[in-house]
Amino acid sequence: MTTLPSEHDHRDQCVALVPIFAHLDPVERHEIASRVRQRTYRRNELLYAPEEANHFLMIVHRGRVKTYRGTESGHEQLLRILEPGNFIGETAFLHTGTADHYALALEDAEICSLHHEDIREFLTRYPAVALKMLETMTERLEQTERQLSSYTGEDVGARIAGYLLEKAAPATGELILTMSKRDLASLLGTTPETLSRRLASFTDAGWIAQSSGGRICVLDRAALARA
Amino acid sequence: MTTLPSEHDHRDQCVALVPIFAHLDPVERHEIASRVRQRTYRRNELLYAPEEANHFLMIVHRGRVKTYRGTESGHEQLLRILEPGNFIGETAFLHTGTADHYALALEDAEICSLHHEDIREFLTRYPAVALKMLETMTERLEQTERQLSSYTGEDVGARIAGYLLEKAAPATGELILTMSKRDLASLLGTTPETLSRRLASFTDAGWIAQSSGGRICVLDRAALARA
DNA sequence: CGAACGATTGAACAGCATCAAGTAGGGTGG
DNA sequence: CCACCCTACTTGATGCTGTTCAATCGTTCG
Repeated sequence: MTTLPSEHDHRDQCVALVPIFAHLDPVERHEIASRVRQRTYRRNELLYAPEEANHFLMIVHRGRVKTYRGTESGHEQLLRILEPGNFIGETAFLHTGTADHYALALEDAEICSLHHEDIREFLTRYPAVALKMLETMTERLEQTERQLSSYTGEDVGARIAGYLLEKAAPATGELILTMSKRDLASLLGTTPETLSRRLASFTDAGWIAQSSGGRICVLDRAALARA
Repeated sequence: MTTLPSEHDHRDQCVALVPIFAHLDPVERHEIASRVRQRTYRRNELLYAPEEANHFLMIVHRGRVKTYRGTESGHEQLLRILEPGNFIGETAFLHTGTADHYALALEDAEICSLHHEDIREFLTRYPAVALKMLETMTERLEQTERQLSSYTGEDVGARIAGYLLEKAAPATGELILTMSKRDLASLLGTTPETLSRRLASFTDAGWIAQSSGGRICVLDRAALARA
């Protein structure tokens, strides 16, 4: 009596999607997939909150998830947006095992979870996966450090301009904001009001064009970079 | 013809000092130590600069090292201070292999380096070390994220107060600043002038006492926490 | 002993947050 | 199908925190 093939397929697919498992052969992937627990979260549902014990490495299979930190003053700092293939819950590696931030589904999302102990065992057995994971963590650390220095080194205008330049399609200069302006403001370390004003001034200057649905088109890259 | 015992001892000691290698048995440690290259850096000497290829994992054996990022506007953002036992150069795991920040010796320092390929091989052979390393990277990431949210969520006074409370000895409330006030200001995302002013106001309020040599004594923890 | 650097203090400006009001869009229920 | 509401976004006016520029002082090192 085996599990239904479709279910297998689904979980295998989830694992194959994740960069850190990508290079494994089908048999190894299947082994990991067999330990995966799946669950769907609704839009605006909390995956976990601070102080909560979390013993799972959570992989986003479908949908998007945001992690953020709520400071005691009520201020909310967005940390990052997870797309399919990204994972959270690295605290699972720590002995404390409690998160210090929130994780919330931005849309209906499917999450594949691996228990703390399972993942430790896998990493021990497949060191190549551990190396991949180290690479991923290193990249995230560098990205966070970049974000950190931009907060004190550049003014708000420059951070906004930098974000637009980073996200704009190389050819057309078009981009669509993948999050609310409220969230974007938080990510860039400012307020929705200031973000709105700066975008308006960029538009007035003819550097960008805004249309509905968060569509923005970068018209003058050089000018933005100078900002 | 073997290497001199003293040299072996020295390198073994260096390896034993590092938390991620701490749990290895002497034979394994020795194996790693045999691949370690040692070098001393002088005070104010640069370990590496951005854009520079860096294929080594560098472990601080003696002395202290600071990593910082120079933004294009000339502003300098201090990222962290490394104490003996800490390591940098995780970019070695990335395929790019180029750092995007500076590393500089604050004092004369002894650094043990492991080549990129050697460390990859060790991590493959000793997965437990890879796990330890993942734990370390996770902690650093969380710490950096905390730092990030404190920049936008708390005002300068609160960040300074938080630093003092964190570093003060639990019993006596005493602490000695381990870096220049210029560097501390940078770490806290402010300027030396503002730091100086806030510390002066804390002193006036009777919450702390300052003496020469960067010695500070926290007198009123509760008041500082409220700041 | 002088030079150079770090720390401190002072004064003025400015960027940005805050508060507040108004607008637009999208979903719900009558 | 329309009226309504709730949320997101925009725009406006004001105040404040913290940076910047500048001068002074202390101290450490050559």
